[in-house]
Amino acid sequence: MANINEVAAAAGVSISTVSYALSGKRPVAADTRRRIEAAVQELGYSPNAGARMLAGRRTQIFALTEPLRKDTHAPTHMAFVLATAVAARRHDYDILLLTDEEAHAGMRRVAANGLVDAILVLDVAPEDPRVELARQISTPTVFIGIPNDNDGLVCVDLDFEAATAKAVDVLADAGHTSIGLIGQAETAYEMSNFPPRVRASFWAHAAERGVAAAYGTSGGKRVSRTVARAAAVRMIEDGATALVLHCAEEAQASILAELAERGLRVPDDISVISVGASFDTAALSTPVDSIPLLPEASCELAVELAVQALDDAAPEPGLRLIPPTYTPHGSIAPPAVRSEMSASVR
Amino acid sequence: MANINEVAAAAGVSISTVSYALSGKRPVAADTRRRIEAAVQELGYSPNAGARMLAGRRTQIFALTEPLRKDTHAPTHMAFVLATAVAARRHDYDILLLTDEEAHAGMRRVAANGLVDAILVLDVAPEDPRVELARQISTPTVFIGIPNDNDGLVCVDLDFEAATAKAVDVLADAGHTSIGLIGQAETAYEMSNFPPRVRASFWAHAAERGVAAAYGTSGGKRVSRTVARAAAVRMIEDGATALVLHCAEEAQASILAELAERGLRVPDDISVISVGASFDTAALSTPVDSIPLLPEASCELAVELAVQALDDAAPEPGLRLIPPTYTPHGSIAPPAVRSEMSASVR
DNA sequence: TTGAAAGCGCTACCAG
DNA sequence: CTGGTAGCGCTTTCAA
Repeated sequence: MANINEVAAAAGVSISTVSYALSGKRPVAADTRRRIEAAVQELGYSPNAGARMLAGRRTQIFALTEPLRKDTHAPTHMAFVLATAVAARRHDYDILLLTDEEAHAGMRRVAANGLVDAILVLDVAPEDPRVELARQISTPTVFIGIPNDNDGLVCVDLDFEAATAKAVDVLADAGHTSIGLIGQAETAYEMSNFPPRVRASFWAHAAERGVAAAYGTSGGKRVSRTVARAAAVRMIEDGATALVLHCAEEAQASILAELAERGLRVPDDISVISVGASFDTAALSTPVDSIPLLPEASCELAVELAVQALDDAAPEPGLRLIPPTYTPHGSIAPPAVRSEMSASVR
Repeated sequence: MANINEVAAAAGVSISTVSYALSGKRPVAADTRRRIEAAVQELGYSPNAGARMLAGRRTQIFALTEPLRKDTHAPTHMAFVLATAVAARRHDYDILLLTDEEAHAGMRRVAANGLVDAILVLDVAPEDPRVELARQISTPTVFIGIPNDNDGLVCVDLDFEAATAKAVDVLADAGHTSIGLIGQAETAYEMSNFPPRVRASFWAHAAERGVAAAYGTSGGKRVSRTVARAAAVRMIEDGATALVLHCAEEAQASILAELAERGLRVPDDISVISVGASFDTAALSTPVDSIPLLPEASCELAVELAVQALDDAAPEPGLRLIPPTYTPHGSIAPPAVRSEMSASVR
């Protein structure tokens, strides 16, 4: 691999001129630049990464720490990793992957040896050991997700509370007075940071709007189609006229199948809305209104904050909550007047 | 961050002694070493990554290229990434992630700027543009998966042909004379490298053993429980007494559910064996015999080959096929007699 | 058993 | 607009 000296020699200039021509940090005569570019082309020159790290003050690498617990939802997680990598590249950064035990140990390591310029934290748990670590190291760190103790941290996430409140609002505004939330598998409420936020917001906002609220999980340790269906059935039998889905794609699909089997039409007989889904709810057997979790939004913002932290203005610590967006697909209507219900209304 | 000079000063030795004490590449007096280690501790010293890259001839980073197509099966893929990262760390290597378009462009880039010592290729397509690229660059490259044109490449993979043949053998040996293969979704046969190998081997080896063989997909563009079930039903009605499953976990689960609903017991009424599954087939509703795809096996070997390529003996180009293993879980038995079968099927 | 010093290839400052 | 050069922090000869 050619180095900068060979390029300089071939172009008949000094190495500093080559460096400046490539970085653009100093004006270079058009003609000189052309000669340099020609030499670069011919020699297939690419500045050595290690030398740049040492001489410059940037490695152009971000670490991405992700414990990858057994219960991590793979498709969603993959979307986040992909979105992060793409966003990072747009800012000329590569992603170094720290998984498993390395999510913690490696985070300390790369902060100490200066391998990365900043660290992005994925797969955030409510009680996350990386929080304490982030406070100890000097490498800028951005959390994608919100740990319980987030004092002094930079965190990015969808505003799940607002998203959930919005879902409740939409249903309440349509006239529903009894709604149900199908949440995640039970373990998710301990392992992950956002499910509790959705559930709490659901209860709180339903009370605020004066609508009856029921809650059911979509599984125990793992997502279960059966458990999800059963929860939905129970709610409907208890009088719920609308469902808020905050669960895995397969659980949502399964619930829609159950509704169909029971001859319940969406939205005529029952309204459905999805909260925090990172897949396309319009592609379900019945398209479902969605207040989605968009990995791109969180990850792009996280990357931008990391880049900022390296530039001039280090971002203020604190939460960056991304405003929810609402995408209708015609799965919400006023509640049907069921025969049993009209009877009891009198 | 402290540097090697400060450590040397604190320990009262020269920087070269510090370097050697840490790398162990030269004997250091026990006492001297102690003083150095104390200084390292106290200062929290960690050798600068960029400087090591430049001075040494290793970056201690492997690139992992993964296009992450839309149809990539997320859980399986995640298992491969995880296994690769863990294996790499055991050899003191970090993983740089190249996804999406960067899977190709980034591969060229990091090879040119010397950011990585070797490249690991995941998510290999039958016609993969990274094949040509691998031939052009000088950075050692190991494919995890086998592209059609693999001349001169180092490739690692499960021996899918042998695995499939083994499955056919087990069933034939048990006395089955009509068996069916439920394969992947149709698109997988164009996008991915191993599904065609399984199918071809199935047909070829079934013919060799003189057993009737049927084949069905488990979906079109995406895996579909319905399509998978239908394929299984058709095969059984056509007289198959055993099924070979080479499909997603949900498809396998769904097929087992279908069998149960029809009152077909495994293995009394029908035998089932799983080929190339990277999940635990013993955890299905009915435990299923498995000839699994073990990501750890492939990824560890791939990492070892990459490490070797940097050491003394560069590995010979060629395929490294990992011998299949067979894990019985009691889902295979001799075929039921015809009259019983037709009775069961109704 | 240890030290001195020459780079590794680049960036960025200081001159001109 | 361009060149010379001092490091960046480490590894690794070469000497002692």
